[in-house]
Amino acid sequence: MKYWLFKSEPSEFSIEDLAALPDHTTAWTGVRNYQSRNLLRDQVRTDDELFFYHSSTDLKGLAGVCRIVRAAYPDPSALDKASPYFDPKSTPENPVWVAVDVELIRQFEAVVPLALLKQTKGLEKMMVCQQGSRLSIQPVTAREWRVALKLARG
DNA sequence: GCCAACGTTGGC
DNA sequence: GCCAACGTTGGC
Repeated sequence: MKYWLFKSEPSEFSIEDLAALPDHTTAWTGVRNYQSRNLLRDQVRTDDELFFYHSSTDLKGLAGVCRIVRAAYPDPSALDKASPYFDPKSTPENPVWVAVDVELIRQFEAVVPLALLKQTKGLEKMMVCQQGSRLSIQPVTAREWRVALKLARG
């Protein structure tokens, strides 16, 4: 089993939004970066776990934990002309972009701030802690996962 | 809110 | 295939 960090801007879709859904499950769509796409398509598997990360907000950080409940499939938003994520390069025969389904396991009582992650021993090499870390889908090592989870418990 | 860094696109 | 222009994201 692998661990991941998925970024979402809370103004677009927050962990509160996910928690408000009756089944606590959503399709993770709209990834439009090839490096992130490749990870989603080739490495993210059912039952992998991920940190739901709030980006581009005053309270940047880890908001909770989710589980992959469906591995990569063609991203429907890329095929939907009405969607802001529509991409004419993507067709049903040749879907360029993929989505996965994620289920909320736990929302942290408080967001674990990025600044705290950066100060924490053992997380120096965590991708999200690196300067200018822009990937929206990031791998997390098992060790980083354990260390970061401890921070969430306070 | 501005600017720098980075990835992507388009023109040649 | 290169490179300039552009859009997006992150850092301050």
